[in-house]
Amino acid sequence: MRLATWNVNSIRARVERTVAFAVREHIDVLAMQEIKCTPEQFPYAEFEEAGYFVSAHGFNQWNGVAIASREPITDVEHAFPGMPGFAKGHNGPDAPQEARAIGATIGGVKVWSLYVPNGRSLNDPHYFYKLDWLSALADYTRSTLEANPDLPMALVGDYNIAPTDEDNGDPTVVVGATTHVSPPEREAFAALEQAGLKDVVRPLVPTGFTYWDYKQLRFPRNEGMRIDFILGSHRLADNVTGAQIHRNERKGEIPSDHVPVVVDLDLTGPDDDDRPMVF
DNA sequence: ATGTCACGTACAACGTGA
Repeated sequence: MRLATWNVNSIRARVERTVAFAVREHIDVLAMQEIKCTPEQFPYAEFEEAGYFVSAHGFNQWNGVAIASREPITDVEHAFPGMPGFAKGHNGPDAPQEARAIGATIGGVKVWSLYVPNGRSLNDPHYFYKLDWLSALADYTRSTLEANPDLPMALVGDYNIAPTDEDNGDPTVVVGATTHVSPPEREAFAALEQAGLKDVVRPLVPTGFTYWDYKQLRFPRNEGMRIDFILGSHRLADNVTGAQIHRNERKGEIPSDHVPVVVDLDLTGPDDDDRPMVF
């Protein structure tokens, strides 16, 4: 299975380019973030003509997540258990949820497409929402993998965190001054690893950014950030055979500000026992 | 110079979010 994640920054603005990439790179499962539309507005036809099923989740022009897959998508969820919501100046389990997570089972793999809240600034309610959201995601991960330690599970998407100093090349993003690099955010990311997940791209692609701001010639200057990740349970991580960050997708006509991150999984190995694997 | 985008509202230019 070839699995990809991509913050597309509006699927309606970029459907042609998105599908072309998926076809050209033989992507089996594409997790998208920031589709910026409702399911009713999603351009399904272009995906279906290319042989993909799609499950989309969105409430309005903000956020929105989706999964496209060559194999059927089952057991779709529109939030992970305990996912907090957000409204102006108000976050927590009683606030309305946003469209930032879609989960499904595909070919025996539990896949989550995640769009972690941005945080906006270090004293903004959105920042505390971001930390709460990540804490709840770690709780979900821990309890899921305690109940089923051998579950092949991928939590992929735009985490809006640069885990190391080398993951930030944007001179306006500074520890102590902005989001994405603050110690609490980095601790929240590390907690996901402590809950049983591994960054399955980093060992194969140790350097490189996944996002460059549109402003101030960030891409030509290569002043980007590494904030899009594919995190996997041990069962997933043990079966990765390749990984790529498709930097060239930041070039050309109307690019997203993010590029696709891809992993190849061989889930038909000797320790696969009796689990049905489609790919 | 938040020197760029995308979307909604409303039909021009601004507000919102990133």
